[in-house]
Amino acid sequence: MLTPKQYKLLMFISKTLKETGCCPSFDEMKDALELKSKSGIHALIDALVERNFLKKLPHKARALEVLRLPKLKPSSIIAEEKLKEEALASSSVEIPLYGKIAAGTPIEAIADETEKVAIPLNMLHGGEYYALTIEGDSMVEAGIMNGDTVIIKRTNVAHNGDIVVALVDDCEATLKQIKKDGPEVLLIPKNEAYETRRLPANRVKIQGVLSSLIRTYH
Amino acid sequence: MLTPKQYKLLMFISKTLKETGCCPSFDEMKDALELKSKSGIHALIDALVERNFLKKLPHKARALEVLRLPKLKPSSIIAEEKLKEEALASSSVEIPLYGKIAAGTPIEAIADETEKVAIPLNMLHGGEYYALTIEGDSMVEAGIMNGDTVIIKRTNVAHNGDIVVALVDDCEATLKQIKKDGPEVLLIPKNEAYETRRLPANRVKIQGVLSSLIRTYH
DNA sequence: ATAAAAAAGAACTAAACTAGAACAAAATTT
DNA sequence: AAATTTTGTTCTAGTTTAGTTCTTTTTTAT
Repeated sequence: MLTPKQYKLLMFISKTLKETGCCPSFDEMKDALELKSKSGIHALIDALVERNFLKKLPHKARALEVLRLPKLKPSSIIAEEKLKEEALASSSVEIPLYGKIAAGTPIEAIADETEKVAIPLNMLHGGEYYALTIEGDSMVEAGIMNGDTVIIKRTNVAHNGDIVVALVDDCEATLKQIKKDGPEVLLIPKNEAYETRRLPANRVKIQGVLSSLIRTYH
Repeated sequence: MLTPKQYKLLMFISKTLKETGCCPSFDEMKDALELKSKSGIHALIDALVERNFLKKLPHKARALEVLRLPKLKPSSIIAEEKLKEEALASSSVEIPLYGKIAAGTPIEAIADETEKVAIPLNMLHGGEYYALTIEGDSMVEAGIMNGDTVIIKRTNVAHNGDIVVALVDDCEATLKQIKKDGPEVLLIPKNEAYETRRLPANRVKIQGVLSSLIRTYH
């Protein structure tokens, strides 16, 4: 009965009317169907009027009325909804993206939590997590590249050899491998061009350990 | 059916009638809609009368009657649908994990599809994807380490410089950077200890391009 | 490769909105 | 009943928003 586009438009108009009480404009419909020109909306509306799904008051703006909704959905819409349901079933969680690390700024200071990253649930194993974007190349030899997103498990204890988010003197946060050496700790970059730092333990606070890494190409 | 202004005015009239029992004057409506002239109210009321939402006694003061209101969905349902939409935006899908690469076996041969990996939906952008586990260190200088999981977008075309899954002589699959050189292709490892292979194009089939990378620590 | 359909873009027309003022009718006060 | 105030109506005019129509481009299917 209806083409997928006609169906989508009709449902959008119906939804808008029920949610806002007022009719969408051609531009709003254009955006909803992700078109770049509103001329196509015209043809769709004419088709829907012709098929008695819509009524429009001639020569009025925002004056559409939904007469009825189709009982049958176009099969492509059904397929799309199936996919969405499946996606919903295998759920992921959102964790805050706190910003860039190795930029010399403490993480808490930039923790505005506006940005989020979706992580599959099975990558997390109890505890609190957050994400950081890597800036710089001080860990390239550990396969951690500029621009990578790292998932950090919040903790203030770390084992020897862990890669951790370390806050030095409460002002500078970096991602480094950590080793304890008596009253001191070593912060070890994984890049020959950088030098290991040796600091008294009381100047270094652990803010979390590296849990996983996500990289996107292109 | 209604424009936003018409809707706003109708709701104001309806609310005032319910709360005070008497109809607002044109000036009160003007103030409610933050207008500086009441002539606009006139046009709005005419439009609402024309659409059968209002009845009015002409030339009588404060003599409007609400005939009907646009039927809205309960806001609780709208809220629920919003939540689902948000969940969907951040949800993940499962893609098949085909096995290890750089093991000298064609990928299709081990494509039993039993294992799956969950990937956030927003890491995928149309097309078919599968996952591989990296074996070996031939790409360490590109930050691709032994044991990493790579997400591959299935395609048989690649651009110069892409990191691709290349099947050589239909029997050996590897992950390498590709460069085209006339009738030949170069398969470039990212590790000084390995050598670039130069092969006639007809011996190399592209099985996909690297789309993202996931690493889990511990 | 070709034809048909869909989408984009631009130009145009019409409707919706805003404002101000002048005025007329109704309601209220005196 | 007359005066006063409140309220509604009607203009004009300009701005913004929305709808229509047409041509060109792109996509899709054959």
